[in-house]
Amino acid sequence: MTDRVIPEPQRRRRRPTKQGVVLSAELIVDTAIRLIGQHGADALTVRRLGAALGADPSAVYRYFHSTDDLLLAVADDLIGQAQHGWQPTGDWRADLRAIGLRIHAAYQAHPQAALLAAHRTTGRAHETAAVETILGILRTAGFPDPEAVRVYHAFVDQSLGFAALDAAALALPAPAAAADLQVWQASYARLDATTHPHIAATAELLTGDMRRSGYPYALDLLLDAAEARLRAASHDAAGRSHAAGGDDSAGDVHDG
Amino acid sequence: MTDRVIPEPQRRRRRPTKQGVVLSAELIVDTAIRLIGQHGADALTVRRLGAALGADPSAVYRYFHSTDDLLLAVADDLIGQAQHGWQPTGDWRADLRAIGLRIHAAYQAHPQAALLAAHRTTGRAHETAAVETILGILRTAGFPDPEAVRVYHAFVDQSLGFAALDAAALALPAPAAAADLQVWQASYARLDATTHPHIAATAELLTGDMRRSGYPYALDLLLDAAEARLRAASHDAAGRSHAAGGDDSAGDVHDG
DNA sequence: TTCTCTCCGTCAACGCCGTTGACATAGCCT
DNA sequence: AGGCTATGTCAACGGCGTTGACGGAGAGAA
Repeated sequence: MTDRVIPEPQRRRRRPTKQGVVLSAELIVDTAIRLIGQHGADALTVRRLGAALGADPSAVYRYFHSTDDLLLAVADDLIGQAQHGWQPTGDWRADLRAIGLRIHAAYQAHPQAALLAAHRTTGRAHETAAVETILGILRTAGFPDPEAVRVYHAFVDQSLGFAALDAAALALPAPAAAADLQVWQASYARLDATTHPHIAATAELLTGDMRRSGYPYALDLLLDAAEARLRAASHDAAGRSHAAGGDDSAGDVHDG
Repeated sequence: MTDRVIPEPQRRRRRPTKQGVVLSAELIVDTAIRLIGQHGADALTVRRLGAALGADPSAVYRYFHSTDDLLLAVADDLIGQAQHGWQPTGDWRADLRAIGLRIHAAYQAHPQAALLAAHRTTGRAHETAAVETILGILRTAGFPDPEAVRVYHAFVDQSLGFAALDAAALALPAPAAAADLQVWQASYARLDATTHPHIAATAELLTGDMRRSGYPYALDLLLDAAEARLRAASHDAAGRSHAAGGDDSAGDVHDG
C-alpha cells in the first residue's frame, strides 16, 4: 500500500470508530499536541495516539503519511500561533523585540514540533508574512538594504537557533532532562577551584543563569549592536554625501 | 542488572571480541561518529553500532549506561575537537571570536552528530574546560561577574544554536535540502511587489545572503554589544564610585 | 427505498528497536 | 598454577512504526 491518505478537503465519509469517535486531521493534530503537552515528548507514539483518540493506531495513517508528516502538520500550526494577534507599535526596536520573544515563546509551547520546524523553510503564507513584516520594520527604521538583510538574517536565525536549542531541552525524555539540569548543580558547582578557578568563582551565578533561557539577553545584545550600526549609517549618510560607507565591522562611530 | 559499566581509567582486562576487535570507550565513540556521518543520524542504533564495531550489540553496555550516555560522550568529543590546538592571544574579543567560529566549524564537520549533540549539557572534561576558558577570557577582560556569566550564556547558546541550525540544513536529505534552497529562489524571488514590497525590493540581496550562515555576522553583533557594555561598566567604575548605572538590565554591579 | 461503490477503521503481522539476565571464558593478580 | 572477575555473548522481553488484507458502513444513484 503506497498511500492510504486522502486530502482533508476531499473527504466525504466520516465514519465513527468502534469507540464512537469521528476522526479528522484537525482532531488528530490537536490530540497529538495535547499528548505531548500532558505527558512529555516521548508520549507521542502512534499507538498511544490511537489510544488517546479512541481508534486503532493504524487509522492515523489514513490522515498522515507518517509520524513525520503529522509532526509537520503540528509545526504548521506553530508559525501561525507566533504571529497571531500581533500589532506593530512603530518603534522598530520594541517591535523586533516583541516578534523575537513571540517566536521563541510559540516554539517553547510545543517543543517537539519546534525541533522539526525550526530548520525548515516552508515558503508558505505565515512564513512569508513574517519575513515581510521583519524586513519592513528594518527598512522603515532606516537600515540600508544590505544591512537590513544581514540584520534580518541574524535576527531570524538567532531566534530560531535559540528556539530550537531551548525547545530541545524541553523535549528531552524526562530522565535526560533531569540529568542535564543536575549537571550544573552536581558537577559544575563542585569543581575544584585550583583547576577551574573561573567556574568556581561564578558557580552560584552560573547555576542561577543557566536555568533560564539565554535568548532575551542575547536578543538585547543583537538589538544594541543593530541600533549602533543604524546610528553609524545615518550619521554617515547625513554628514557626507560622498562615499565613506560603513565597512565590514562598522567599528568607528566617528561623530559627536 | 543495575550497572554493568566500569569507568574507563579503571579498566584492566581488554578482551578481544569474537571478531578480534579490542573495544574501548574511545573506539566506540569514534565508530558512532563515523556511523552517524556515513549513514545519517538514524543510523545510530546499538545493533548497527555493534555490527560496525565487530562485537555483540550488548557489549556497548559494558562501556555506556545507555545510548543517551553514549550520545553525551559523542557531544563531549565534538567540544574537544573544537578546542583542539587553540591558543589564546590575549585579545579577549579576538579570542572569543575564534572560539565561536571553531565551535561552529567543529559541529559543521559532523552535522548529523551535531544535530543530536548540540543541545546537551555533558558536564564532562572537554565541556568544563571550554566553559572555564570562556569565563576566564571574559573575567580577565574586565567583565563584572554577573555580566560575564550573562555574556557567557548568550555567547555559548548563540554558537550552539547557530551550529545546530546550520547543521540541520547540512544534514537534510538531499532532496529536502534542495527544496529548502529552491524556496528562496522560486518562491521569495517571485512574490508580488504589491503584497510583499519589502521582500520584492530586497529579493536579490536575500537570496544571496540566505545561502550563507548568518552566524559570523550575528557573532560580530554580539561582540559589538558586549564590548559596549564592557566600556560602560569600566567607565562607571572609573568615573563614579556612587551608583548611576546603565538603565537597561544589568542594574546593580555591586561588586569589586 | 434499495443497490452499489468505495472509504476507512480494524486486525494481524513484520522487522526493527533498547535493554537486561544468565552464562562462559579469557586475562590479570597472587 | 590457580582463582577471581571483567567482559563478550546469547536469548529474550516488550515496545515501536508501518503495511496488507479485509469487511462494514456511509453516501449517492436508481
